[in-house]
Amino acid sequence: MTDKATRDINVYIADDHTLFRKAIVNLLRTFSRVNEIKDAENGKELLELVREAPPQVAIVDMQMPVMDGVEACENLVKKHPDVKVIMLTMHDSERYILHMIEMGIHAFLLKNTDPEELERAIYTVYDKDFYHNDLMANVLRKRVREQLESKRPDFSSMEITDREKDVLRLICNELTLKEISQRLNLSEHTVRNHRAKLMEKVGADNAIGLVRFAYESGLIS
Amino acid sequence: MTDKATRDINVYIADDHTLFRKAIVNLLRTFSRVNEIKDAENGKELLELVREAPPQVAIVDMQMPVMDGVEACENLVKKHPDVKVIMLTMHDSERYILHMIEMGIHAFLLKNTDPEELERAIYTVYDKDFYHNDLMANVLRKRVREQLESKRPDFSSMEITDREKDVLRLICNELTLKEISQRLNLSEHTVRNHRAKLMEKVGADNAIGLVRFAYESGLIS
DNA sequence: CCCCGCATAGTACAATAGTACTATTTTCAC
DNA sequence: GTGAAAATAGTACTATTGTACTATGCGGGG
Repeated sequence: MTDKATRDINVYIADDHTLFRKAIVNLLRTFSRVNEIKDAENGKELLELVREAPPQVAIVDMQMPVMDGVEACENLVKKHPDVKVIMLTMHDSERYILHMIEMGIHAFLLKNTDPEELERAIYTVYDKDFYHNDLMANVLRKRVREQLESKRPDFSSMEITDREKDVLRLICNELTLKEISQRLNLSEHTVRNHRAKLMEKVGADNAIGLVRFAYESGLIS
Repeated sequence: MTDKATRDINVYIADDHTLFRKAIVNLLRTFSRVNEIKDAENGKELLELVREAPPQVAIVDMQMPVMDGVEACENLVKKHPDVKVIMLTMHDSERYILHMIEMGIHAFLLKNTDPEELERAIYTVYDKDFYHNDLMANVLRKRVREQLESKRPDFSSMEITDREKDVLRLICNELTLKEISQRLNLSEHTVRNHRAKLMEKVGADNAIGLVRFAYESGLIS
């Protein structure tokens, strides 16, 4: 830890917004340990640069045209496992962060983090492989707990009523509200209420979430 | 957030080693926001104290006679969900840490952490529910990736294109057309087309059918 | 007996999904 | 470089879902 001030890290950045990208390039120049810097407009360009000469760290925007960050990272971690990847994003979408972690991303930063954190992240992924912030940790924690929930297909604790199960099964069979109401000799409104209650109970945003719940709890297979 | 220096946190500690326990009690006294402090020799004693008057934070040693930290925590998080639990341990055994996280522990500290980190942990679990350190984050990350390995699906099936798979994945994550189009930097119309094509290919009447296909073909677990 | 959860049914509206096409550009294999 | 498949984007419309409430009858447990 004595002489880390040597410029030992090459950093490439991919972002489709030129202004932002160039600003980052300038920022990177001020980081004491950053050596060579290259920038790309999209994932494809980045991959070409990496193929020519792999850097130590790649900073990738998640939203990009041509080849977005997700796709670019998939290639990167597969073909260049030595390159540490820092993903930038505007939204802190949990699901996507998880996907990235599964893929083997090395850090995840919101675009509004301060320069100090970016610098810290670069050094940390290079020195210790992974940079963890609260953003990542929270997603991971949640996930592990969710996994546990789904481990026990605990239907009873979910307190889904029999009627709700009827409705859920039919929803999973691609029936519409109208069809379900006819099948069960109910008003369409009633079925709608059951479905709404189900969504509330399992924490789903739409019927898709209900189907996933049905699969993961073992109601259907 | 102005006057956090008020003593607003009651902390209980359970550890069977008297010397260590009393040392911690003394240490806690020096923390500016810690108010009342009680200590217990084992998990059973701790639970009695908590039943009488729940604290804001409980610090629990993992290894204890009579009722160890694991058992004590199980009771604690179940019966007193408002009490934030900080687990102390000597070994950084991954298995235990994971188990604790699944149980809903709020922080995990090695016994050789410095006093500053303990203080920080207490305030963080109280203010923000969870205190994440590298110890926890690394275990979580590893776990999530292992999980992924074990369920690598055979996805060569069907003539679903890559782009369609992207869309399908997002559909399964309960995203709407609009959200998907934003995520992939596409027009909403394009996403709509991909979805329609998917439905045609797998013979689904609606998005529900797509989700079922995704599950049954192993695209998602 | 009374309360509560469940099942039932409703109104009204906003948002999203789904259908049915056409059309241009990109990509890739031959 | 031609042709086919894929990806992109569009118009225009209907159907369905999703949200946010209110309300009634029924049956079982305290």
